Amino acid sequence: MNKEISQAVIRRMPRYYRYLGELMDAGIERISSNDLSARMNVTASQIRQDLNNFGGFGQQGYGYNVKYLYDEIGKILGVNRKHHIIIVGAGNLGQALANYVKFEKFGFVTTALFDVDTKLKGQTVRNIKIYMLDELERFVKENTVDIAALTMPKSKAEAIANHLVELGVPAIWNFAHVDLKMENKNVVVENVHLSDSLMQLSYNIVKNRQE
Amino acid sequence: MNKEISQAVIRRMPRYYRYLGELMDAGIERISSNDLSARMNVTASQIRQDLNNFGGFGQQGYGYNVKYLYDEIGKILGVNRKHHIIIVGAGNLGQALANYVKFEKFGFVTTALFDVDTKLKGQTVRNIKIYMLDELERFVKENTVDIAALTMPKSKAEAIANHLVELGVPAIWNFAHVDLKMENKNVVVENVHLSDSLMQLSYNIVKNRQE
DNA sequence: TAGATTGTTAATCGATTAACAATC
DNA sequence: TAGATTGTTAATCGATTAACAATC
Repeated sequence: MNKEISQAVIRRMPRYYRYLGELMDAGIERISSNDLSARMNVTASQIRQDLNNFGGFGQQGYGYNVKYLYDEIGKILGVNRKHHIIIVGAGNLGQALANYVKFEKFGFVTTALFDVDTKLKGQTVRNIKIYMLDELERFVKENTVDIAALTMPKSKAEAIANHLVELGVPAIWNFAHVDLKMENKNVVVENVHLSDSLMQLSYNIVKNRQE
Repeated sequence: MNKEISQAVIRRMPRYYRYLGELMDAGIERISSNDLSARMNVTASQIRQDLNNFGGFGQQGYGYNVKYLYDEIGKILGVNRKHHIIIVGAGNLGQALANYVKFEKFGFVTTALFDVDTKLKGQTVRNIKIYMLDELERFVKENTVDIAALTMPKSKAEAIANHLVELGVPAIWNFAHVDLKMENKNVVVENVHLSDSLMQLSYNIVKNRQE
């Protein structure tokens, strides 16, 4: 009977997590919703409401213990677990993601890259091996794969996503410029549309100029 | 006396633009809000409301002319203009962005990369030159720079962003894992936090498993 | 104990959806 | 003209903010 938590709230959690991490690094032990709200530029009310979706992590008259809250949000976000990522598409973006060491701090470990380009066969990125696409099925069957990052051209994204889902991959991190409509409700999809982001920026630039 | 248009609406515009582009490619000339809503999985009401923030682009009894609407949204988003991008941080992600040819279709042209790594000095990515960071100021003064993409480590992002803004760069596309608080209201900032996106995905995976 | 600050309910605000008159 | 579909107003829904009693 879990009440459904809105994605608006979920989207803010990583940000809280980041600020709490910074507070921890700065040696700060406790913080009130009011102080945090000033730093983050959100209302204290929103912070308290957001957190109370998951439980009462604070204490009246005291505030929140930074380390404790950090750890709790970590659990909520699942960054206390290990997530195995494969990257399908070993072009520039795929390799950039594979090189992103910091993801590992949050439990996200890349275990393989895949591509169709035979020139890449057997190469490695940060000791992560690049496989040929025709080895994908075998790899997924023989290894745990929690997340598949799709960094190939959009023309191939749909087919590969469907294939991966059939093979049981539970989550898709999609960088291809298409909306993946997964009929399978058990699959989680997160889209990163860089050109959309750029267009939003562009809109705001143009608007700003007119003012 | 322009009524302010909410960012929720702006965020959806690139998606409309993409679907209309696909319709155009498929040779479809007209579309009703109802048909489009079925394809995009949003309500027809929302489509009509969103578009009417910017003008009446449709016609009763007919619907919307695909090509016309595509062009109009293009203008709204500013993709009919040329935007000069520089990329500060020529690591994997920076080079990946520089290699992203498709941005040019929307008018976003990368003109230079910058890095501190002297090994990169004079190298090029897709014929785009990599400069040393100490050449940044001169470059910005001598060339038009509409957008600066920040792909360096977060420890340096704040300082460089401030410097760029002082030099008159009107927009920051920030990939560093910090919130850039630009006191200057004339600067537009768009954040792309990949680890936040990954954490949101992770949350949904864990939630999904529990159901 | 007094002061501080949470957790939570109630009020407000904004965004989405429904409805329908206008009109092509 | 009749049918289709927009543009727009009104109704609903959900998210944010304010307020305050509970409590450390």
